[in-house]
Amino acid sequence: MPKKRILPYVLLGLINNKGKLSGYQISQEFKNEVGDFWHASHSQIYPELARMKDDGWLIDEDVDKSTFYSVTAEGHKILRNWMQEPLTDNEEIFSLKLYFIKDQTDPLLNNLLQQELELRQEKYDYLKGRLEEVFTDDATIQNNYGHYLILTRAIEREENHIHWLKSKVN
Amino acid sequence: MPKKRILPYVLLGLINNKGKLSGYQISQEFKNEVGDFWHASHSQIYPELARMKDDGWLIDEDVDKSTFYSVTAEGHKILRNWMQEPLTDNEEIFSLKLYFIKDQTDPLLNNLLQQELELRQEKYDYLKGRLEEVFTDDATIQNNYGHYLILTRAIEREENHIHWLKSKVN
DNA sequence: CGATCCATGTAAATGGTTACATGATTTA
DNA sequence: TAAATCATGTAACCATTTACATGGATCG
Repeated sequence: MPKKRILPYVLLGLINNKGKLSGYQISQEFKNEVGDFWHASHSQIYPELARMKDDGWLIDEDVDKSTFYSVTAEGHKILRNWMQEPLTDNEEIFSLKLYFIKDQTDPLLNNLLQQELELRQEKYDYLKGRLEEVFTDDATIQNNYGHYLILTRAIEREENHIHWLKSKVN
Repeated sequence: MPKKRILPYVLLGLINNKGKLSGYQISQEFKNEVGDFWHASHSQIYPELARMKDDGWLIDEDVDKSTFYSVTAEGHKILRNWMQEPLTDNEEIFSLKLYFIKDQTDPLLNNLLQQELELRQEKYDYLKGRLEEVFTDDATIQNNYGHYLILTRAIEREENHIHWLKSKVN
C-alpha cells in the first residue's frame, strides 16, 4: 500500500476535476469512482484541507453549513508538477494519475503510458530472472509449489499489463 | 496496502518453511524471494520476534552472536488458523498465503484458489457494473478519458486473473 | 585501517484507522 | 420520534519507516 505522502495530490486532483468541493463531498467521492483506486477517511481529509489552505494550495468559501474548497494558481502548479513527476514501481499512483487526466489529447496521457510500460517491462525482466534463478529444477518446483505458482502468476500479470499498455501507447 | 496486523503471520510462515531463523536472516529473506510479496525492516522484525516468543509462538536459541527462532506447537496452530481464515479482497494476502504452501497436494492450495476466484469474480462484476453506470454515453468517455481507461484496464486485469485462477483450480 | 557486512536494538517521525464527540436536518 | 444522513472536528491508537546507536568480524 501507500507510503509517501500522496493524499494532498489526490485532494488537489479531485477538487481540480470536480470544481468546488467540501470535505464531506470528498469523503463521499471516496465511496464512488475514485474509491476504486484510493481511499481516505474524513478524519484525514478535514485537517489535510486546512493544511493545504494554509499552504495556499486551496481557498475556502463558506456556504450554508459547508466549507467549499477550490484550487488556487499555486495549487494548480503543485498538481501539475506532481502529475509530471516520474513514475515509480507503484501501480496505484499510475492509476490515480491516469484517473485525473480528463482529455484524450493531453500529452501527459501518452507520457504516463510510456513510463508505465518501461517500468512494467523492467519488472517483467526482473521476475523472469527470479524464476530462472530460483526454480532451476523440477524438485525445487515441487517443494515450493506455492512460491512457483505465485511467481509465474506475477509474470503473467506483467505480460498482460504490458500488452494492454502497448495497445494504448503511441 | 497492508492494514491489519499480518507481520507475525509472515514471520511464522517464514520460520516454519525455512526452519530456525535469526532476525537478521529474516531481514535478508525480505531482500529475496518473499520480498517480492512482502517487506519488513529489522526495526520491526526484532521486537516482533520478542513479542511472539513472549506469546509462546516461538522459542529462541542463542548460537554464537545470533538468536535463532523456531515455531512452537502453539505457533503452528496460530499459523494454520491464519492460513485457513477466509480471504478478503486483498491480493497481497492471497499471494503470501500461496507463497507459504510448499506442497502441491496440500488441500489448502485448492481452497485458496477457489476463494480467490470467487473474490475476483465479485470484483469483476462490481467493476463491470461501475463501467455501465458511469460511462453511459460517448461524451462521458471523452470527458473522463483517464478514468475510462483505468476502469477498463482494471476489468481486463480481473479477467486475466480469473482466467489464470480457473486454469489452476480443480 | 577504512569500508562493508553481521547482528541487534531503541527512538522519533509519519501516515493511517478507529473511536469519540457534537449538532443540525431529513426521512420513515 | 427514532434513525439516518449531513457536516465537521479531535484524540488515541497502530503499523511502518527512518534515524540513531553499538560493537564485532571480515575484506580489500
